[in-house]
Amino acid sequence: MTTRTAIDLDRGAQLFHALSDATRLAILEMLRTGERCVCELQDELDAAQSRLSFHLRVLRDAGLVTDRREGRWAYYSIVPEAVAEVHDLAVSLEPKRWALPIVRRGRCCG
Amino acid sequence: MTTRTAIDLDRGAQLFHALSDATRLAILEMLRTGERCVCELQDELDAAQSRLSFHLRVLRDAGLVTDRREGRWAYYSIVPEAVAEVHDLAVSLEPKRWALPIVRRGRCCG
DNA sequence: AAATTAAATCAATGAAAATTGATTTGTCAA
DNA sequence: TTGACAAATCAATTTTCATTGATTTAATTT
Repeated sequence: MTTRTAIDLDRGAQLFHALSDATRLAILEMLRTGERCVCELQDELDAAQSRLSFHLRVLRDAGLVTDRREGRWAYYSIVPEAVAEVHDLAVSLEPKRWALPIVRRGRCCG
Repeated sequence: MTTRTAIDLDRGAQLFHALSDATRLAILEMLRTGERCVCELQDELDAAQSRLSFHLRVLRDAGLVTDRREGRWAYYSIVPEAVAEVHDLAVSLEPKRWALPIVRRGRCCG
């Protein structure tokens, strides 16, 4: 083994990228209290339809939300497991306190 | 007040953006065990110098790392407070369980 | 069936981010 | 001092991402 809690870098990057946009964070914030239909998100966020659709897709591709179709409406909701993943990633970025600080002996380069 | 734990969307987006790249996550992973000099990161990550410098700047601009200059070397280390911020953001994305699921009455749109 | 509506997809454009190689700045060693 | 080195910055390019408006798909109503 290398380290006991190595990050899956690509998955981490994908999740964080999905979260790296204010509109998408606003969507998630709205979904915190339960599922919402796209048109509700549109109204409240005052975002063009295709624009919203685009951001929902990014979130869905990252696994952060799922959609449920009902008639001609689509309801989106948060996937708690994915949020837990983000949480775990945050934890796995915490410095290992026992390892700080590194004592340097001599030159580090060349 | 609007909601008690509204996210700062722009700050959130900035932090998550800084984390949305595999190279930057790899850098942070290396820094978990303590500060590292740029050349060490270069060696281990096998990344071009200016490229690494660019990514370090993104991380620094987001407040996730700081640097300490010593002679001609620069040592970077994680800023634990910023990681805590990420942690808090993750928590603030968790669905509010008491609010699930929303019961829909009638049409949601126009 | 025809008209409406919700939402996804597409194509085109614009804007931001990443990569590369070269140059610059500052520090140290000979 | 001159030469070498670490690291930042710059300029040019490529790549990726976001926005817009138009079109498409599918369900719903009349």
